[in-house]
Amino acid sequence: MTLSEEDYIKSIYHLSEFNSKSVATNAIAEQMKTKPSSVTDMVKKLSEKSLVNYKKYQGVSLSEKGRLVALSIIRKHRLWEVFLVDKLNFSWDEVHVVAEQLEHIKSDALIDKLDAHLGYPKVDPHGDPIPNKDGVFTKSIKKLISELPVGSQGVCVGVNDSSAAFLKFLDKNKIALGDTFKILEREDFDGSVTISTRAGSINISKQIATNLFLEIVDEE
Amino acid sequence: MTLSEEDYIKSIYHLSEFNSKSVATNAIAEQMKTKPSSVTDMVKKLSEKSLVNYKKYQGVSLSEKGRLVALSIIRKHRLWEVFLVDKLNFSWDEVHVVAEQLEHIKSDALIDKLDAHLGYPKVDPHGDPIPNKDGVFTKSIKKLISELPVGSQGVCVGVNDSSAAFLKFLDKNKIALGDTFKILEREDFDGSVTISTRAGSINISKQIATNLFLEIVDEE
DNA sequence: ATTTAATTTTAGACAAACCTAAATAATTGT
DNA sequence: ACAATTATTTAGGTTTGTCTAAAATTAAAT
Repeated sequence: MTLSEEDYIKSIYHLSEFNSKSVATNAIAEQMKTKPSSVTDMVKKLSEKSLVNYKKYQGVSLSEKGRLVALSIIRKHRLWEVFLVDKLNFSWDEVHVVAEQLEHIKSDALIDKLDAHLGYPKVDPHGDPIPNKDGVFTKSIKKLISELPVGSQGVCVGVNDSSAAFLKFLDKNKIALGDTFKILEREDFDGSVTISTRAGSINISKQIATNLFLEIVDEE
Repeated sequence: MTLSEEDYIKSIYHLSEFNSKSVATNAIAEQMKTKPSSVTDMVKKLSEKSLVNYKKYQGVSLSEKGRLVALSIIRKHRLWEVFLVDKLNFSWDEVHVVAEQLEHIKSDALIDKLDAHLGYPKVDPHGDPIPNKDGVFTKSIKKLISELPVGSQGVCVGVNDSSAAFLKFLDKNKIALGDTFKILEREDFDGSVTISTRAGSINISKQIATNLFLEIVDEE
């Protein structure tokens, strides 16, 4: 598999992750930062290798074979992210670009040993699940605070907005990755939320609540 | 820098490592497993980027700029090898192919942090020195047992012949990477050598002696 | 239901890195 | 010294992944 082929497969996977239907040529082109005509070319190639299902003008979807390829790349990506954060002390918001390169390294032995070295982690630093060798993984149970009911409890695993300003805000309020929060109350009036943290309970605006992900502990 | 360009630079470096003169087109072609005509093409390209000095029919040599590129790739290669052996428990003879891929990952922060994580190693698992960020490194002090005088002492850091048969022989004789040996005696008659090991002293044939590298401890 | 707009595909080109075959330069042997 | 051999380069072609511009198809709108 070519580097480029792998990137397309991954892109198609992510685009069809939630709306499981077929993916549009234009959508792939936008994500891959190429032109639709290039996408058509590549999709034909992937179709010949039966990695995707494709009919002219009808969009694309991954075949089972393609899905497994995607999951193996995602597995590698997320394991490397754990490595970068846990072992090399990268911060969780720096690792993506480097992992995009590392995910293409081809060596089964390497990934097995890396997995063992990291203690067989089940989620990456952003709270996304790591598929096992066979592509099996538990669905993401990562949700925005704004979408969770009062009483929910979980571990903070990521942000939507990774601007320096927002990260500074979190720091000031003693909110860090890995902290456990409980949602105590939601104000109907403005959507602000009171959460309990290590340092006590604080109130966060709706805007903040739509940018903080919790990994829920007691689901599934 | 392209992956392919990096491979050529590395190849030229290694070919001119000892006989510091200019390198022949054919030699590069052989090492890179391509045709001489392809080498000519690439060498022209590298010359335009002033990474090599090149005049038609006169062979190639690395420019200072090219030499630094080569050393940075070699630095990455060797650091990854240390990682694979020390942290992931690969055996020293398995790591080269994987490191050939990892050496092309582009991230200065990654290499800095990896270096720190490994405790700033000075040699790789084969006893080859690891250049620092600026391309500075101490010359290899790795020598074959057959080339060392009686009385020399050093750490076993590698083999020439990595066939299963040879490795099995070493195992049977309790010789392992990292062991310290002293050369006690050399037989003029057949070139066989008596060395002291943890398990006592043993006699090894000339053939064995020309396949075992020691890193000498008290030089430089 | 037709026209308009948006999407997708085809056709033809280009750069990178490779190839083969032929031409040119350098080296070697006598 | 010069013929033969070997090394190197040029010329022209291929594949991969991209592009632009034009044609074909589907979707939207009146």
